[in-house]
Amino acid sequence: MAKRLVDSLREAGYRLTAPRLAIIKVLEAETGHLSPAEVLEKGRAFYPALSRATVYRTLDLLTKLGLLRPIYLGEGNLCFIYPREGHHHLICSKCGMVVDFDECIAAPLGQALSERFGFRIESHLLEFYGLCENCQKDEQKQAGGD
Amino acid sequence: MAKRLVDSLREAGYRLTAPRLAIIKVLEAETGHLSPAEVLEKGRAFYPALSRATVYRTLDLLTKLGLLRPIYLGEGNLCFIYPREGHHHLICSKCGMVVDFDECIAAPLGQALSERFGFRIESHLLEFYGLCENCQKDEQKQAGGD
DNA sequence: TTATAATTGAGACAGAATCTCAATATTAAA
DNA sequence: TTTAATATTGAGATTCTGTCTCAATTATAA
Repeated sequence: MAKRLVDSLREAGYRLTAPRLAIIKVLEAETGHLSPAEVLEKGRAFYPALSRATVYRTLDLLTKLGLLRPIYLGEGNLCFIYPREGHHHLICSKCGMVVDFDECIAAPLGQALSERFGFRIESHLLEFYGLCENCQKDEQKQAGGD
Repeated sequence: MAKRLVDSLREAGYRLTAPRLAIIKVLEAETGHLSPAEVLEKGRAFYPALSRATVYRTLDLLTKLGLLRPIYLGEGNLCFIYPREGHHHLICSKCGMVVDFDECIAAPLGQALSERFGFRIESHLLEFYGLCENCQKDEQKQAGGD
């Protein structure tokens, strides 16, 4: 299971290099969301000469292989996640707070779509947008006082 | 229905300006996904002096009001969509092709999450990632010939 | 019509992402 | 184990994205 990224890279015919391994270690150690800048910074703990270009190239490559998922969590933050079982989000569209949750009910729909469009579906993402408890309260205060 | 964005802006106490109207026209005319750069370019057809800063400000504002949804479709493209009923995606992680579809089965789950986390859910996003038909074929060719 | 305050555009700025190319390292085959 | 072919890399230049400031403009309510 910790081998998934490495194995998939090799199976797809790509070389296994020290910079790529460093990036993969970072991705597998992190359970949440990582921006390219974070991957670069943490990756340098494993391979100090790691360059920004390589981080972007590797993130793109893993995404194209379906091993990583780009995701935009608002507030100018592009992140990548290494998808495990049902990793999904509840996002406050006002303050940007993110809550993770696990349940997912999308698998049967995925099956149907797969047949209709000829896609081979590898993963999915489910996100709910709304207002968190705090921002709802703020809203009420504003409505009353202002 | 074409009035939704304009009305919501006014109801929330924001002014209705020519630059904002131009941006809203662009959003409502487009059924797909728009990057800020595209909004700027197309918006200038309606209001030539439109500035980049205003595009970002307005996109942020509409997002904070829950009227727009930021979404990242891979390949470095942050986009915004004006959510209609169940506007969801099937994304090819290799070539980036996007297929839209409508069915959605997330509403009951949203209800449950709403109660558990105290969120007021306003919209949601469901995306499936995988390989489109063409990229699956390419993959087979490569496996065979190379 | 006017006063007020929200909103704007321009351009400076910071940071993110991309590109190029010579140098390096992985891999498969000898 | 050595070698040759070539995928991959880092550095830095470059371009693009998104943010910020501030004086000028404009929508709005009175």
